[in-house]
Amino acid sequence: MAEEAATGVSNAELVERLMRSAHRLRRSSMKTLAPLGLTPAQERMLRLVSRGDAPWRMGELAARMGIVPRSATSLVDALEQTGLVLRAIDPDNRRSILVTLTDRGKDVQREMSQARAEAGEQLFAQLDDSERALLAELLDKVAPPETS
Amino acid sequence: MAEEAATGVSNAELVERLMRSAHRLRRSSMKTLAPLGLTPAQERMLRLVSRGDAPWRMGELAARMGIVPRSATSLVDALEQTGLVLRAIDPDNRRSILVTLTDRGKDVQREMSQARAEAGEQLFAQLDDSERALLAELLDKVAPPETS
DNA sequence: GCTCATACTGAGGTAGACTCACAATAAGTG
DNA sequence: CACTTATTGTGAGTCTACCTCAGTATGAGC
Repeated sequence: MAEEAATGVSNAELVERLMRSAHRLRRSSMKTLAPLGLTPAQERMLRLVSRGDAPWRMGELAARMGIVPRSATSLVDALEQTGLVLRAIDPDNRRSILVTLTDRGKDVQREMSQARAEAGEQLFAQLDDSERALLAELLDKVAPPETS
Repeated sequence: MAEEAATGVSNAELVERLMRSAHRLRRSSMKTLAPLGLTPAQERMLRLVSRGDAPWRMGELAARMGIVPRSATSLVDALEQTGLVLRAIDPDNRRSILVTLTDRGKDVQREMSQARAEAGEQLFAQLDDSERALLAELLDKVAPPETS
C-alpha cells in the first residue's frame, strides 16, 4: 500500500511533512493544555521530571531537553510557581538543585498525558493501529529517545 | 519488521515521538538556515510564496500558515527587507497586498530547499528509501497539505 | 451618502529560547 | 592551608514568532 513513485520522496518533501504534522500537533496541544495552565515547554519539562525515580538536577533537565541551563531555570520557575514541582538543594553537592514533582504535579501530569492522548486521537484518527505502530517505529528511528 | 507489542503504541507515546522528531528537525534546520539569514518561520513563508503561480494576498498567506494576518505582516516585512519578496497593491482590490518573489528570492528559495534536503539527510539517515516513502505517506495522512 | 465588511498594520504583550556575566560551592595543587 | 580553576545555577538583557486590540483605508449594499 506504500508505492509512491520509484524516485521515492525527496528529503525536502519529507522534512516539510514532518514539520507540518508537528505544527498541527503543537497547535492542538496548546489548546488542550491551556485549561491546565501549561505551555508546551512546561508540559515537556513536567513530563520529563515525572520520569525517573530520583530527583533531577537542573543541568540534567536542561541537557535532556536540549536547552541551555538558563532556559531550564525559567521553566522550573514557572512550574514551581504553580506548585507542580519543588526545588531543593542537593545535600551531596550544594551547588546543585534537585527538582521533584509535588503531589499536585503528579496529578496534573496524569491529566496531561490523558489530554495528550486525546489530542493525538484527533490527529491520528486517519491511521489504524498497525499504521500507528509503524509510524511510531519510524519516528523512533528518526529521533531515538536519548542523545545525551 | 514492524511488530511492536500487540497492545500497540499509545497515542501519548506517538505524540511524544512526533514532537521529539520535530524538535530535532527544527533545531538542525535553524542551524542550516542561519547562513542564509533566514529563521524557520521566514523560510516557511518563503517556501509558501514560492508555490503557486499567481502572487499571494497577505490574508491568504496567513491562512495557509495558520497564523493571524498580523503575524504574516511581520514575516513579510522581514523577507521584504532582505529583498526576497515584493509587496504590491492589488489593482483589482486596493485594500489587498500582493506578495511576489524577487529573483533573489527565487535563488534563495532554491538554495534553501537544498539546505533543507541536507538537514533531512542527516535526520533520516537511519531510514532506507522504502521507509522514507512509508513515513512520508503516514505523515501525509496525519496532516494533509491543505486545511483551508 | 451612510453604514458595514474586508484587508492590512501600529502598538504592545507573552513564551521560550539565547548570550553574557556573576555568585556560590567544590575540587585540585603547590 | 591558601589559591586557583571548574562546576552549577541564576540575574539581566535580547530576539523570534506568535498573540490581541485598536486603528486606517478601501470596497460593497441599500
